[in-house]
Amino acid sequence: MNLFVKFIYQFISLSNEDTIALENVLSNKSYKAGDKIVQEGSICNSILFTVSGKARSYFVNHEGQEFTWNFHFNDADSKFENYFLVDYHSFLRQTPSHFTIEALEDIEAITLSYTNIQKIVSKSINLEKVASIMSATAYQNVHKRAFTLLTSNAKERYLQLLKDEPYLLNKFQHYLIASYLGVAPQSLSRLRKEISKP
Amino acid sequence: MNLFVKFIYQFISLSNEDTIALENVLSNKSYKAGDKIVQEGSICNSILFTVSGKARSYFVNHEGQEFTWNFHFNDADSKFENYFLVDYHSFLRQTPSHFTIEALEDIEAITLSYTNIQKIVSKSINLEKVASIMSATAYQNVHKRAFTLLTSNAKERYLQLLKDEPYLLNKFQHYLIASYLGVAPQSLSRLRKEISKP
DNA sequence: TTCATTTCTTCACAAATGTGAATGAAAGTA
DNA sequence: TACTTTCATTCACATTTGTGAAGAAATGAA
Repeated sequence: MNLFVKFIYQFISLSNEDTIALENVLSNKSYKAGDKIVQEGSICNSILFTVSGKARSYFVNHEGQEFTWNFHFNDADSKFENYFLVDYHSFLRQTPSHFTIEALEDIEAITLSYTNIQKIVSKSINLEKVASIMSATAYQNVHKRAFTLLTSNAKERYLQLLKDEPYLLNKFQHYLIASYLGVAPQSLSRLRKEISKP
Repeated sequence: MNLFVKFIYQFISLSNEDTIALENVLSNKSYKAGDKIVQEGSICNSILFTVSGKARSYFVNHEGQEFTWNFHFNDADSKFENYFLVDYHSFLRQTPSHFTIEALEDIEAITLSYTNIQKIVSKSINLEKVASIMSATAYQNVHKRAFTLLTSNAKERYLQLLKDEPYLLNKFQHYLIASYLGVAPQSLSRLRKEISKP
């Protein structure tokens, strides 16, 4: 079973027929480094499963400054949810996306469109149920982020990153990590120095 | 039509029969100042509509420090979503609540339980659909909060509060507003002084 | 009212974080 | 290889924010 199907199985128990139908509507898609995979403000109409390459989602404040929302890649380190290039909320409710997803390297992906997922889900397991469960995941993530930002300072956030997802430091440029933590790149450098030699 | 029914109508178009059925399962509930209406970690099994009184939701970090998540009250100033004493996410998915809701004054409320809402919704408009739409609202709110915390400093956050919900300053103690903005009470005082005389 | 309690403000100082410039390291390109 | 570009680090200094203490103001109780 491929990982995309496994992902879908989290939310829906598909019959054999539906599984075959699902596999038939999956298709490949590739992007070049720098491509915008999802555009903030436009509707995210497919789920993309990363096969190779790295991406990041980010949003832009009123001054044009970019803030990294998340990193996306597929290897031994990555968390399940990070495989996916999608704004769940935009996809599920077909509303404008809250952020942009940009390819940092060339990307190979498998794609499933919103219209196709509608064809897959059966009457007994409707799309609303899937949407509800996926929304919950998205909510948990964004809540955790808001909680961390409200309750901890830059050093604590960096220590939490060291504990929960240290591999990010080897995979992504530090100025992107800094914008993920919500600090200036120089401040991240200072924190790293301070923590490495106590 | 009472405001609670109006609230439900945002999500479901109920038949006359269903509306009557809904009104029949609503009941009154009151709390004393200091009461915990929703407990972090426990499942939120009813929606409470505030008739009178003030409350706040908050969570606690590892050091026992409290951070205000939101304010809840019902008057001309309050936003629709602030009437409700509920962790939507916990309620809809019947999972542990992310925060505590505490009565700041004596509270009069109307309550609708999770089991009763299940009885109301018809087959054509199932609970998953309601859940999905309510989840979206909750997601928007928490996303906005995370965005603001990541992209702006204390002063900008206070200015945004002055713009979007200045009435909070008259209704709630400033040390609570401070914990809502994620700053020390003294820092909020300093910001207020600085901004009032430019 | 008076007294006690809580909250808000102010201050001085400390700690954290941002900023611009300079340097060096690393990576990419010809 | 040499050259260029990008990025990470370091530094000095500015700005922001936190902290503890003190007093002022507001609130509540007797």
